[in-house]
Amino acid sequence: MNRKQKNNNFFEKVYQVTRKIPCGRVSSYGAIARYIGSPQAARMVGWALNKSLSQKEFVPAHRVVNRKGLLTGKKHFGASNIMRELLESENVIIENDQILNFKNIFWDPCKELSF
DNA sequence: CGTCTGACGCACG
DNA sequence: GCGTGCGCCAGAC
Repeated sequence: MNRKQKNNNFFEKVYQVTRKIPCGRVSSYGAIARYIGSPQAARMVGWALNKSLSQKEFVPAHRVVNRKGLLTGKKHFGASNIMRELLESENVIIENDQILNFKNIFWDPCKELSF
């Protein structure tokens, strides 16, 4: 397998998995990275999501946060409140840029998804 | 081609 | 429990 192919799959998988996140649920970069086969490439997930903002297909990047449930990527949405507003519109409560009950609404692709 | 950066995560103190 | 440092992979310059 060519490395280029692998790279392409990496980004593609990130987009696909992120889109599969159900409403009202959130996931973490590490969980997605682990699911796609690169547990230590959590940073790449965030980066891929950043590029996903330019993608034509809508990717619920706002449902993806770091392992602490902190909205670290809110700044990339242009306004700092965009990410919070999107999450709140999905019944996700945000307090001080942190998701409440994060552990409760956490969506792990490794467990919820399976293939 | 060498170096830095980045929406992270973990180990260590 | 919190702050700091390092490693990770891939891309941009």
